[in-house]
Amino acid sequence: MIPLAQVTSDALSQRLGESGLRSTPQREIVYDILIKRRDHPTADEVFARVKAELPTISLATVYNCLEALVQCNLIRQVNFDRGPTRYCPNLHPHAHFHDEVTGSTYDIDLPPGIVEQLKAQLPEGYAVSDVEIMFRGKTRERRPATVEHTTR
Amino acid sequence: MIPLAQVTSDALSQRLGESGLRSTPQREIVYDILIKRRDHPTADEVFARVKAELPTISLATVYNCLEALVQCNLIRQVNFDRGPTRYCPNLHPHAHFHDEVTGSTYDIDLPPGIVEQLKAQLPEGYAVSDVEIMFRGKTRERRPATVEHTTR
DNA sequence: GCAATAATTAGAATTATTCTAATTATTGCT
DNA sequence: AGCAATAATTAGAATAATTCTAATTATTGC
Repeated sequence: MIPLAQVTSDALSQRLGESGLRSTPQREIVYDILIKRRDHPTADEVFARVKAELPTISLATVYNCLEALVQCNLIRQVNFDRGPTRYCPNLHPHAHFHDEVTGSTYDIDLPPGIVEQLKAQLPEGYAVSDVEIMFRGKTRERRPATVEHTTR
Repeated sequence: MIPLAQVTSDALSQRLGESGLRSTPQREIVYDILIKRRDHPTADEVFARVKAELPTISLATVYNCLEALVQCNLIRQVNFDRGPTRYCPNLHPHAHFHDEVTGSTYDIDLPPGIVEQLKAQLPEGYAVSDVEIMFRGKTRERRPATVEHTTR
C-alpha cells in the first residue's frame, strides 16, 4: 500500500484549532472515513458510512464536519458539472478525471511546474488562491494499477 | 468591436440539425443573448434577458435551449463550486477565472500545447473528451469595462 | 393537408445544500 | 469543581437550481 499523507488525531485537532475550530468525535470520524476509502464520496455517502460507526450523527453535522475539514485544508471539494460535491483527502497537487460512463473519479498526479505554467497565463492583477483541473471522459476497462479508486 | 467567433442564423440551424435538433426562435434568441453579452450568465439571467425580447418564453425552455446549444457544441457550461451553472459562447480553448469577491468570471486564453501537456499526464487508457481549468482568486480593482472577459 | 415528431409551456417535483432553533458539549475562568 | 460563554450537534424546515410532467403548440415529411 502506498503511504498516504494523512494526519494523526492530535494533528487533526491542532489543525482544526489553528482555524478556530474544535476537534470533535464527529469530525474525527468523518476525516477517518475519507482517509480509509479515498473514492471521492458525496456528503450523502459519507453520511451513510459514518452512521455505521456513529448511528446518531445527522446529515447536517456531516456537512458541518466536511466544511470544517475543508476550511483547515485537510480535504478538498470536487465538483463535476451539476453533480453533488465530492470530497477528497489527497492534498498533493493533482487533477481529477471523471469517468462519464461509470461516474468514478480518479486522482491524476501532476508534475511540478505545470500549475505555475498555467498561472503564468493570467493577466496582471489576477491573484490566484486555487487552481482546479478536471478531465472528463472514459477509461478503457482495466484493473488499474496506478489508479486510486472507484465510486459507486 | 473585435469580431467574435459566432455563427449566423443559418449556421446555427445547421449545427442544431446535425445533432438532430431543430432551430426555433427561442433557441436563436438564447444564442444571440449569449453572444451579445459574454459575461457567463446563469440560466436565470439568460431567462431575464430573453424575456425582454420574447416575454412569453418560459424558464424550462431556456434550460432546454441552453442544453441544445451545449449539445451541438455552440456554447460551454461553466461550474464553479456549488454555484449555478453559467454559460459561455467562447469556443476557443480557454480557462476560467472566478473572482471570489465579485463573483465575476473571466475567460483566460491558453497558449496552444498546454492542454496537450496536461493530457499527457493521464495514464494509458484514459480517453479524454474535455478538459476544464479553473482559477479561483481575486482581481486587483480595475475598470470593469476592460476585464469583463477576453475576446477573440 | 395530415400524421408523426419535436418543442414549448406552466407548474409540480426533486435534489443537494443551507438555515433555524433547541439541545448538548466543551472551554476558560475563578 | 462550578459556571458562564462559546461552539457543535441535531432534526427538521427552507431554499435554490434544475429536472420532470402532461398538456398544448409548432414543424416536418410524406
